[in-house]
Amino acid sequence: MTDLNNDIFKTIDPDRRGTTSEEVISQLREMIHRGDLRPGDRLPPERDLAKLLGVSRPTLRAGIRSLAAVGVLQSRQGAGTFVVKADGPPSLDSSPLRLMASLHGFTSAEMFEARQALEMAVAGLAAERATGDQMASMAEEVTGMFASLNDPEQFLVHDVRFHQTVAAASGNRILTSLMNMVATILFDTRIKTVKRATDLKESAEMHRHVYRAIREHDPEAARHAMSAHLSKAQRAWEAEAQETSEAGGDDSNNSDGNGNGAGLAP
Amino acid sequence: MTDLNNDIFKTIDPDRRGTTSEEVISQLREMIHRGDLRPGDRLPPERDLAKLLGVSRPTLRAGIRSLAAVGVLQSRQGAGTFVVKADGPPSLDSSPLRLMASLHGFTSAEMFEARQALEMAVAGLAAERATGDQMASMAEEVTGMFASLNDPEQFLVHDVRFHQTVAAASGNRILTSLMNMVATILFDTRIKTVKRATDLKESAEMHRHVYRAIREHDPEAARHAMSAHLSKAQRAWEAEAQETSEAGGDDSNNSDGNGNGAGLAP
DNA sequence: AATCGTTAAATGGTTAGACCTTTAAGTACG
DNA sequence: CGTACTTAAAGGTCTAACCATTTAACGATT
Repeated sequence: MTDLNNDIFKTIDPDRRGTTSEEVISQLREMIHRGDLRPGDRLPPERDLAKLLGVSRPTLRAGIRSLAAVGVLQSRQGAGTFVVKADGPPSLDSSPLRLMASLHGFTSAEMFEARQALEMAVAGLAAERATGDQMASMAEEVTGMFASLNDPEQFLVHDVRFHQTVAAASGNRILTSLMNMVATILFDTRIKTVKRATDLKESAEMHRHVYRAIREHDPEAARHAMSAHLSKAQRAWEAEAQETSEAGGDDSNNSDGNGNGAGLAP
Repeated sequence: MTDLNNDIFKTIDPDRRGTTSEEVISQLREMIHRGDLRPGDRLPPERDLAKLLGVSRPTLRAGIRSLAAVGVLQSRQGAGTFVVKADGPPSLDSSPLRLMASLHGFTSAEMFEARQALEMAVAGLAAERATGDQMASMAEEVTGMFASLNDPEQFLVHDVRFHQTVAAASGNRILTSLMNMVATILFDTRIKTVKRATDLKESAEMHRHVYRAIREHDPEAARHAMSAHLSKAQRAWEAEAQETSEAGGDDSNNSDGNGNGAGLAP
């Protein structure tokens, strides 16, 4: 191969601090921090990159895998390894939080509470900053909810999209990411609840209240409306959960590589 | 070796969905979800576990590495691989968020805003639920701040501990984890700001206001006090940043394996 | 007998090379 | 011009070693 301008890949010195693979991770991280690697970029082939960094291929792969696990890199067999390209809103992998929830026995109440806190914050910010387009999207989703009162699955689609639109309107991608992270974990729960929900109409109404508060640029009202909506949703879920008694069991089995379970995108 | 009761490790069938290593990850995740693996547990040696799962050692290592990257497992050479034991509050690795921040160019303003939202939520909950012990700890840290007005570094230690105590008092470990995640990233920034802060006294006062609101079980006051405190801190940082003009440069080089930069524990 | 130093086994970390599977691009054929 | 086949490239997996570190057992010394 021709020797490219690969000065950006510095050979790893043996005077490293930790293990070799950790050093590889640091190298790649620094390249991302510095901007040498940008979203969508493709990394050199593993065999070449391993030589450039002065490590073996398995060691390089170990580093790549670590970064892939946190959602920064993505490898596709036959194609190459790429820096993750964020089409829509940046998304943090929710599986770490999911694992931690299992590990420490987080209660659903905590999850709901965290989601409520995040959604309230996001709604308040959205009320301050939402653009006309964003408000139009919200109105559209609310309309979609009212149009899907007899189709719970479709209703949930509009529900999710509404919340994501509000999050986007907040203008804070970090809060949006965190909210999605928590919401994704609760999604499995929600889909069960909404399936026999008899009061989709009330839910749609509450969403409309949120929308109206945002449209009126009233942060406090938006926060309260959102809070009321989620409190109601939580109560509905709790009633459902109690009804199903201890049947419960496996709420997981959502084991698709990364933890981005449901289609939360467009 | 004797064949233990290792029925919990099911051999991976070739009728797997994705790649082999992904299947290994799913296996381990399920074992954690099911509770077969608990915090502090040690996994079988790689060579044995690879045989039990019916995969090669590199493949098994790939799976382990993925879970280690998200903070669920921890390998120590010579000792073994363990399920992470949470001493204090469960902690999410902040490096994913840090990388995403670099990747998408998150502004510090967004970071501050996210932190403010989380801290406000946490303060409000703490006002509702803080126990006597927790309030005593808060008071202690506030006292420590007033006692360290001439020692910025020591002041920051009390500052961090105060916020963590409040988070713990919120009773919501998810919000606490998310807050720590964001706060960790901002820590490097904070240490620079506080070092020449001339108004540590004012900062201490504001912390005391937060404490008093929590002591009085006044969530709204606690939220406002916390908000005011963080707004002030952000303004101080912005002034500092503007003063330092474009000097900025590398705010990274925090490359210790995991991204838990500062000592936030004790 | 108790303690400390040495040694050996266990365990994760790394390397090497080969082969397989998938992807994507190039090329020939219709 | 477009489709289908071929082929090179790239990641995924495997085997088989060897290295580095940690732990624990063992024995010599006090």
